[in-house]
Amino acid sequence: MAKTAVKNKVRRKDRILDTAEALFARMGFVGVSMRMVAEGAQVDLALASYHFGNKRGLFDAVLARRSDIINEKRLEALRDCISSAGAAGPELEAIVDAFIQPLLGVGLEKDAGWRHYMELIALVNSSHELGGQAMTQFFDPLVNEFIQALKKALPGAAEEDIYWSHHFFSGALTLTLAQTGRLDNLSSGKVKSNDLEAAYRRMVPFVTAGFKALCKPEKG
Amino acid sequence: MAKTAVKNKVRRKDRILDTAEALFARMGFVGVSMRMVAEGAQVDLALASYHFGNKRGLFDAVLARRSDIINEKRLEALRDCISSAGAAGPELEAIVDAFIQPLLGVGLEKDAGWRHYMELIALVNSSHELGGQAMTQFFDPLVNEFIQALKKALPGAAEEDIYWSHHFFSGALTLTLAQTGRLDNLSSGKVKSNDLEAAYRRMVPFVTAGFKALCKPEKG
DNA sequence: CAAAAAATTCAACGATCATTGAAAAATTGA
DNA sequence: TCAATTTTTCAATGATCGTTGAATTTTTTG
Repeated sequence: MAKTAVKNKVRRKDRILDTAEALFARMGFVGVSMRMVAEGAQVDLALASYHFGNKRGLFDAVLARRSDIINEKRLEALRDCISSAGAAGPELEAIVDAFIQPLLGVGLEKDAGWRHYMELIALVNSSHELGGQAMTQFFDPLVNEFIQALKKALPGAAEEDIYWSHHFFSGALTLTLAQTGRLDNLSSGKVKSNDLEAAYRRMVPFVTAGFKALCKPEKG
Repeated sequence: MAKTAVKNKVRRKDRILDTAEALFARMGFVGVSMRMVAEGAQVDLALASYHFGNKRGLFDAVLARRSDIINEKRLEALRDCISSAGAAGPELEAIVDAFIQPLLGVGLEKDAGWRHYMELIALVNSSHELGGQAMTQFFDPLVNEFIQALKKALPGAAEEDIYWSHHFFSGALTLTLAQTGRLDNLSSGKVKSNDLEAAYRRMVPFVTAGFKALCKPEKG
């Protein structure tokens, strides 16, 4: 019975991570207690501390669990669009697409885990205290790769304009990932903020046009 | 001594609001304790509960205090750009400008209060639990006015495209208001995320181009 | 000035929090 | 199977939480 035993071992740890992921995404770090996690995962209160050291360790473990996977997907998408482009480099639109398609893609999976993770990323990205370390650690390396690609696709543009454009892009993406449902209210139900397919289809042209309008070649 | 007495009375209440505003903006609703507020405002612990009922009442009071002021400014900016335009209505760019200029304008004041308030709005806007009620109550009426103006400036565009465009716009604006400093890290200090003037100058053309690219007249 | 009202302080309530050491159970390795 | 290791449970710790009723002070009102 070694196999099922191992299974059960892992199940508890993963159940804690799944529960914590969903709770942290909805209520933030301080809004979630270890007791909520334990109850949701149906394990003893002390078990999460045993496995992850403390509450912050649990939070970091939740972030880390999927960051490698999604970052690899996004990096692969970027490399694909670079390698399939000519010597002049990929088009701006292809870069923008590679940046968001993997993210919104995993959100369409049946498993709610990735959706919770996206909401969590959105929450962390617009947080002062959590965002500083976590985003830098888990996502900045990837973002820098994209910035490099953007610089090539926007020759002659001022560096500041590219960074600001990316910032606006990041904000639009973040609010979409958050899926707060406010868009539903505002549109009286005509638009569903959890329709990631619709969001993806529209964000690419919107952002691409924004980049092109702002990041024009400098005069000189 | 009635005058200074009244002054002191108001001072305590406002000191509580100022302190709570700064703390809530940085650490969120659950991240702030009544004791932190009391200590920061240098008042007794029980005083905030006396004035505002409970913690949630204090939070709502913080939100409400400046919402009327800023909403009036933004509405006035919208009406100005409408009245100064011809019969065809204002240009898209003027509407976008009216939407954000008052917000980023107050952020430039010497008093840090408005800056904290902006950060708080950003936090609330990307929060599930707080956002639902608070944003609807304090900001949705204004947003609907802008949506109406946008519809006129984008004749023939699909309603869904306008709502999604506004959503991306709102995300870009929100992350900028948050001033998390992540942009500073990413650009190695070349761009300052608290440079609201620079943000404003770039957000208008970026967002305007996004709207124009996405909200084209429907075929039919 | 005296009474009424509002503002402020004080002390304490029960509840919940994260963490931990030790005991117990389950799993692994030989 | 038996010892070693890991996992899980149990019980309790001290700290902090929001709220409140009563007492006290300050301000307003007549």
